[in-house]
Amino acid sequence: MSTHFSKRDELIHALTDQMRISSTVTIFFHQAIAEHLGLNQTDHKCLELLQRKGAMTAGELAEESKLTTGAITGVIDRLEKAGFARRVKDPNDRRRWIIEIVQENIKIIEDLFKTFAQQTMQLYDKYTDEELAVILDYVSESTNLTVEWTKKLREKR
Amino acid sequence: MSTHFSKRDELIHALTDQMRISSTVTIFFHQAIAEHLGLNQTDHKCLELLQRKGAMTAGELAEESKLTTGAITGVIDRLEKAGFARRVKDPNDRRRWIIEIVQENIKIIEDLFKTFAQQTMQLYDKYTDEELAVILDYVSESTNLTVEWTKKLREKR
DNA sequence: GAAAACATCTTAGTTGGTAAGATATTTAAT
DNA sequence: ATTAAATATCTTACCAACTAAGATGTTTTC
Repeated sequence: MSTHFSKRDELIHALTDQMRISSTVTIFFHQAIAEHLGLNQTDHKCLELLQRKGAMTAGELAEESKLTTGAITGVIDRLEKAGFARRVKDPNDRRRWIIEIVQENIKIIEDLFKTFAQQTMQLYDKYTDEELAVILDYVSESTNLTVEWTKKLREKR
Repeated sequence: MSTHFSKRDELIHALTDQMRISSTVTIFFHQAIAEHLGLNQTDHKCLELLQRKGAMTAGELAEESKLTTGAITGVIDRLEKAGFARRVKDPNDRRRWIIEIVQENIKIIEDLFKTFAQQTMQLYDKYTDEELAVILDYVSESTNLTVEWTKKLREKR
């Protein structure tokens, strides 16, 4: 009774392994970015949310980041002090503060990512259009799965 | 003067976007796993290091996780209390504690990931061997890049 | 066998989080 | 129009987990 693994099994095994490594590496990477910017991880995550989703109120930021409003007050204080974001009173509802990014000061971050993007471009050169399409499909689908699992885990307690 | 984007440009743009989303989603996922296990993120990260790299001394764990030895003492205390790891005196050097995983109690985590792995298998069905090889290559290469960038960021300060 | 090196733990102080409630503003009800 | 309820953010008191520095116990070196 010999255990035989097909080439496909081996591919799948290697990919599973590599995805796990990729997760861990990603987490360390984001930690390193935050440190580089002189921010803690939470503050950096909130800054990214603001970059990706655009200006929003303090309450929305709390909801998106899964932090309490009390914690968000501190986050915004620190981001404001670092010059990356600022509070603007909502003219229509003066209870609300809208938190927006300070474009001039965010340039450092954008330049950083531009360098990274350039190196990634070189990686893309390796692949044909068809291959890139497969990669995109896989990354999208596996991200969808991860989102699903995250929801399930949160529901379970 | 019209800006024209080729199909390839669009693919690359979409992939860049998707990779960024994937990072964020991964971070939330790991947060959810930790919560599910009743651990904080730091403790969970250390547990993963032990799973991936095998048993190691408290000092090695501190180095791998970029925590101080003081913090690691707390991490190990909590992992031990939760039953996921234990301290074993190094018989050759009694200054050292070797931290090892408690296999019986780690099963919960393995079962959790087995479920995830099964669902991922269905995703793999979509792809040919050749396509899986391309995906594996891309994930490996982009992980390597991320590792490189992480190092660079840490060196720079 | 004494000094230096080493591995881990302990302690004191700091940071960033939550929960609960204070303050200010808007919306809804009569 | 006034009052009550709802809403948005901030403040406060408290707690968990981190760092830095040094204490403790063990090994290595000379």
